[in-house]
This record gives sequence, C-alpha cells and structure tokens, in this order.
Amino acid sequence: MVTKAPRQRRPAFDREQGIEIARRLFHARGYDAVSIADLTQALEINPPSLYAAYGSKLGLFERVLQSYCVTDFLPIGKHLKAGRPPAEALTELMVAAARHYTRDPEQLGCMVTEAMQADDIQARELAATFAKQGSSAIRNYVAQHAAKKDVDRITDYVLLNLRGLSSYARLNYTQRKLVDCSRTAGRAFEGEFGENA
Amino acid sequence: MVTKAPRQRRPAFDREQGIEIARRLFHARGYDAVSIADLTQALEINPPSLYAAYGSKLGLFERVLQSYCVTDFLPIGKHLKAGRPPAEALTELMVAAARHYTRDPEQLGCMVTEAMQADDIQARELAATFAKQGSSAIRNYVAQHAAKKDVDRITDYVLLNLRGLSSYARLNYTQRKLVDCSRTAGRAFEGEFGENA
DNA sequence: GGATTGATGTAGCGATCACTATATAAAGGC
DNA sequence: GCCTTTATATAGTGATCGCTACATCAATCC
Repeated sequence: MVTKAPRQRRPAFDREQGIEIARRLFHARGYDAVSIADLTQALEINPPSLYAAYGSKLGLFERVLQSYCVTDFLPIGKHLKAGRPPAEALTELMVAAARHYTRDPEQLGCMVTEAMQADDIQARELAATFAKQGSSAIRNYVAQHAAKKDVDRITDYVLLNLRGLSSYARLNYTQRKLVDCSRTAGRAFEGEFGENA
Repeated sequence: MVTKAPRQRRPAFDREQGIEIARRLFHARGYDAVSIADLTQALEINPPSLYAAYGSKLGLFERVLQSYCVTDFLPIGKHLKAGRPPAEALTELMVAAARHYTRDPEQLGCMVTEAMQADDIQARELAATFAKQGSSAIRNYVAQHAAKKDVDRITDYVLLNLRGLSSYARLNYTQRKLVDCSRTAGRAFEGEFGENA
C-alpha cells in the first residue's frame, strides 16, 4: 500500500504583489491577450485563489488600473502648471508622454489608453472611466488659457496626439522619433494662445 | 417507415461577395473579435465552404485587406498632388482622413491601421505590409518638399495623427471634432515648408 | 449511363476561454 | 483538543476558439 504524501501548500500569496505582476502582463499584452491561465501561472497560484482574491479577470484588471493610475500614469499636473506659456506646457506634456510611453520596452504606451480599444466591452468602459481623469485635467488646463470656442478643439488635438504616441510606442517606434513628433505637434500651438499668453 | 426528405443544397456561394460581407464584419469589429462562426453565419455557409474558398481566417482577412485597399483606402495620392503648398496638401489629407474615417458609423476608422494593433501576430504583420504602401506614399511626398533632415519627423507626425484619427473615430468622436483636430494638426506645418514653398 | 470532380452538408476535432464545485490543509479562538 | 475560518489544491464545468474528417449531392466529361 502506498502511503499518500500530504499535499504541500504555499503560504497565502501577497495580493498587492499579485496586482503588480498582473499589471506588467496587462500592460505588455493588453486585456484581451492575457488569459486567466497566464495570470495564475505568473502569480504562481491556482484559479480559485485568483478568484477569491480579485473576483474576476475584470476585477483584477480594475485593481491593476488603479495601481497604474497611482504610480505610473502620465503626471499631467506636473507638466501643465501655471506661470508658463500654455503652448510650451502642452508641448512639454506631449514630449513627456513620448518619453514616458517608451521608458520600458516591456511596458510600452499607456495602459489606460490602450485598454479603451480592447475587444471586451467591460474592459473598454472601465478604462474609459480612468481615462476621463486625464482628459478632464487637460481640458481644465486648456480652458484656463484659451477662448471658450477653442477649448474642445485644442483638447481633442492633444488627446489625439497622446493616443497616437501610445499606439506608435507599442509599434516600437523609438523614443527619439516620438519626441520629435511631439515637438512637431507642439508647433500647432504657435499663435493659438497668442492673445492670452 | 419515414421516407427521408432529400437534403436541400444551396448553389455555390459568391466568393467575391463573401469577401465584401467579411470586410464589413472585420472593419466593424476588428480581426480578433470576428470569429469563424460569425463569418459563416454572415456568409450563410458552413465552415468547410469558408476554408475551401479562402484557406483560413487569415487568408480571408488578406483578401479583405486587398479589397479594402483597392476600393476604400484613403486616396492619399489624390490629396497629395503637386502644385500646391505642401502644408495645405498635408492638412487636406488629414481632414480627408477625418471625413473618411467617420463616413459610415459601422465602418469607423482605417481597417489597415487598426489591424496593426490586433492581438493576432500574423494579422498584425499582414496589416503592416499593407500599411507600408500608405506610409511610403506620404513619405515620398514629404521628401519632395522638405529638407532631408525633416522628412522622417514630418512623415511620422502625419502618420501619428492619422493613427489618432482612426482611433478616435472608433471611439465615436464626431466627424466635426476630428476635422477640427486635423485642421489644428495642420497648423504645425506653418513655417515648416516656408523656404521651399 | 458511369465515373470524376468539386462544393456542399453534418458532425465534431483538440485546444483554450473564463470560471467554479468540492475537498483539504493551516491558523486562530476557546 | 476541537471547531470555525480562510485560503489553498485538484479537477473539472460549459462555451467558444479555429479548423477538419467524412459523407452527400450536383454538374461535367466521355
């Protein structure tokens, strides 16, 4: 008769650390392309542990987005501070984005922006709520420096360029190329704030 | 005893028409989000017929991309013709893209550009080969009007904005907003071609 | 008419998807 | 010691993924 060896058990895993590991995966591949199997393997746990800790794939993704927004979101307020020409500040924001989105070759682009294009509709909507923070911050800044009729147009232009920067970062454009794009994009602001600057 | 009714059979389906139907699906949802089941249902055929006709999902997608590029790709050459200020022509190209990408609410954005961001690596690479045509056309035009050192930067800037336009079109931005973005983006060209224009 | 060809039909392949029912082991309260 | 709680492990669930083996039917060739 074979004596059954007692099953080994790991200690409870660190959920905060699990979020960080998951964050790297989600950022690298996007929401749709990361499977539960990928996650449980990376976290070295079994599916029931993942579901007990985070509820669902989407629930884990929400925690990941929160973590990302706290520690890794493009620091918009830092670049858009008062007391400097708005054209300069907005250009610097885009240049900073170009640098930020190409910092780490395994974490290219903006995770929130990219998640807004996911196939999963719930992930898209979740990402949209997080993205709203960033776009509102930019809009508020522009509203303080531009005529009312120009606020939407300028804001949309900046957001559209940030979206493009994130996409091209993920397509392995070099940091240098993207910074050049940002500087070129900034030229569109010349004369834009002329009266108020 | 039950006499078995003879099975009905459709006539052979039109493969060219099948490509058009598949094109609508792929454009609306993207490569990853369209399943074989979706396609066979839309084409009113069974999977073996689809595979006999097109080889694979990727094979069908290639035919779709070819069809798209022939009839629906942004007519770059039409907008970038000689004999007008390059800043104006490039701006018009982006405005045209804004209009083109929002023409039909079921066919938003550029299918080729979007497919470059698919999760399926083969679909991405396939889309990249088609996208090369467009980016080369733009680059060649810019090379004819700008200093050598500025060609890459200006071309990348245009491409990045086209990418942004496609993305935001798919996020249901209005045509008006995107046209405004394009016009704003065009302002970056002021002074850019000053010496050669 | 008989055989060949070609595209259809039904049915289902193995793999993977997100997710879970159930059992077991460890820790803490008393 | 004994019970409750908590989180683990095994082993799946049904659904869907892209794709195909195989049989059936129609048109064509001679």
